[in-house]
Amino acid sequence: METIEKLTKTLRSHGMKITPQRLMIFKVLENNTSHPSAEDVYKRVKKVYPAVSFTTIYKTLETLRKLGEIREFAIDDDRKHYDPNTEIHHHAICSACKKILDVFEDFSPHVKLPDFIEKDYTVSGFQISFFVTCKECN
Amino acid sequence: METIEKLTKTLRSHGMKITPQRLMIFKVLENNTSHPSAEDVYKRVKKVYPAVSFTTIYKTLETLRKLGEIREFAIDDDRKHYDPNTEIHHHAICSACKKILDVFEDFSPHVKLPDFIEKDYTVSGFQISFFVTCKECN
DNA sequence: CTGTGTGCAAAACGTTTGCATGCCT
DNA sequence: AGGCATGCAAACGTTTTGCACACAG
Repeated sequence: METIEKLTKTLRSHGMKITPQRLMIFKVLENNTSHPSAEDVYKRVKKVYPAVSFTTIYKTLETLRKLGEIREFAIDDDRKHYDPNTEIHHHAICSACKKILDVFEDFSPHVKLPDFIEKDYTVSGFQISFFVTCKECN
Repeated sequence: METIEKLTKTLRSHGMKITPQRLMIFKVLENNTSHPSAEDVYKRVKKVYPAVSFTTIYKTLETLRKLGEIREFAIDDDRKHYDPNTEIHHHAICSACKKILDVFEDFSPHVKLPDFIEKDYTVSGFQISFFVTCKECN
């Protein structure tokens, strides 16, 4: 995700409007490495704007996703999570507490599909999920 | 997943019963590399046993999962998928048609968490998702 | 002023459970 | 006969939509 200023310009250039709710959503997402669900974002925005609705959060997240500003991903089975960091990176998830850690190491030199598969498929990228147990849960 | 015969013995040894519905579920899962959802399994079983209920499929899949005979995983955002192949392997998913291809290459010599992370985490494994477009969708 | 965004309520969807009945062992 | 499995229906939690009103541009 870009800075709030850039994001604002991007939305405006698409004929979209900037509202206080949206600005607050941007603020919650900025530099957020907690991989929040829509509900998580909702709770944080609600602290500042108690009248905000889940629908607004949901629709704005969907807007940001369509613009490519955030990424939606399925890592635990219960709900969808969002990641404002759209750069390629990997995740380590604690099977006990479900916390997700970002892993920025570049594995691309060593990870590629076997040739006989790559022949028939266009590969746009890959993502590694490490299954771990964190210090606190150990 | 083991052969149907072995699976039958395993269930029996746990005091569980073998029913025609279950046998059909086993049959659908055996050598199945399509990564079906519960609904997918339901549809296939229903062709042979039109009276079968989704609940039965659901509960049996859950039983098999607890026994470690199949694996549940989240790769697309919409529903859970099951994989009767519980050996370590990776997946390539077509972003257009959502079909999932198994990738059996062993990347473990090259893929590990950075030392400073590994210090605090116990790693039980990793899984790579390749994002691809398949020949048909290209 | 126009059209997008908001918020409520309800629908849709997949997953899960309670319970009475059925059937495997 | 006993106990696990089945199937119905309903509960559940999350995601998604329709619509009237609000407000940013």
